[in-house]
Amino acid sequence: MTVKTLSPNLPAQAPDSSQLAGVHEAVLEFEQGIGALFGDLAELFGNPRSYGLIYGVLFASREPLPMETIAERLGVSMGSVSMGLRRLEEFGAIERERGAGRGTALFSAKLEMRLLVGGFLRERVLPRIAATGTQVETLTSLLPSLPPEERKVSKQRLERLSRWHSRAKSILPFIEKLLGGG
Amino acid sequence: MTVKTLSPNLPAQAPDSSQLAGVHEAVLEFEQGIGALFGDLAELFGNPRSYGLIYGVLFASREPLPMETIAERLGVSMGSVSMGLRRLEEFGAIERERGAGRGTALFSAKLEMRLLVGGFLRERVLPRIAATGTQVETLTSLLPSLPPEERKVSKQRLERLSRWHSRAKSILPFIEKLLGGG
DNA sequence: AATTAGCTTCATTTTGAATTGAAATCCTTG
DNA sequence: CAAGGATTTCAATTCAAAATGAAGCTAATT
Repeated sequence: MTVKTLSPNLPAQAPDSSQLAGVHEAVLEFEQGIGALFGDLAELFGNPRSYGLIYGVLFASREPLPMETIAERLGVSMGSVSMGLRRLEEFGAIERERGAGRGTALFSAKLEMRLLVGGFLRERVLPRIAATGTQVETLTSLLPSLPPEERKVSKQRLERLSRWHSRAKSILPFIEKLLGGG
Repeated sequence: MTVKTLSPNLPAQAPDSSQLAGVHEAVLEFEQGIGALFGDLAELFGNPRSYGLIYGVLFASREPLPMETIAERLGVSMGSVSMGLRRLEEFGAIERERGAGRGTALFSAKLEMRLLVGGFLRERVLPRIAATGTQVETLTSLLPSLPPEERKVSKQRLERLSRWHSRAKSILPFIEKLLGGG
């Protein structure tokens, strides 16, 4: 008994698994399994679970889906899905088709993991690594104001940090390549 | 005016930066900077920020520190620090000395990034990757119950996932080695 | 150019993860 | 081996991040 409200956003309870928009039940179960898998992965690396869920639904789907369907299947609001889709698009992990002669846009997952991993590295990790560089510099400028007995050790620690930072930066593209394959 | 309460846990407001336990101010600033850096990194990869902060304080410190000092410096409860230290110990990122003839244990950071990265991979990533394997299997067993027109595409998607999974698994030690260096 | 459906935005609300803190437990040493 | 301090535990609380949803905007369609 999917209650179709008149409000602009569906409040959407639990994704009523039995007969949602007339889709075979096992299909929904499969979809949800894939969703959970990507949801867990997203969470593991500090991304909102919902991004993973959305990508999962698209990854499982045989054809491109409109926003509304995604919201229905996951039982989340359109606002949420809109935000998630935008982020995933920025990551380069999904594609948006604004088909001419159709009001609604359709979304599909780019299936290559390389894109998903790459997007994460580019959008989240790289900026953070850059920030780390700045932080190390700031801390270095603090060294002279430290009491003499601290200075030597602190300098050593910063050097270690700095070395690791350079290394991490230079190795990222490599990691991307490694994890892209499969 | 550090108010020393009698309660078993210090409520500890903001870490009163000026004169905490008679330590030079710049030292605290340095320590906090390192703490922030590791805190941000922890957060980035889905770990509680406080773990990073704790590791940071130890990484910055010239000498091993007792739990109470860490709690004071960060302005967090002993309970928090206790939990954080335990997790970091499990990660293999810090060391606990139960010196004989001393009531309180002392903690120090293991400075090699390899250990921190390795701990994260071993304790958080590996279990998750294993779980992914199980999930893929479960989903595979679902294939026969899918309607015929879905079956082929779903199978392809699962195969892709499965290939990526194997690859990720076999590549982890390699990544650990790469990021360990610096 | 007006209408309307589709989508985005963002102030508010919700939710779940992190933190607290006091009780329970474990260690030390007198 | 008792007492007291150090540490851990975990139910209750706090708080930040995520989700909601209604208002506002944009882009189709007529």
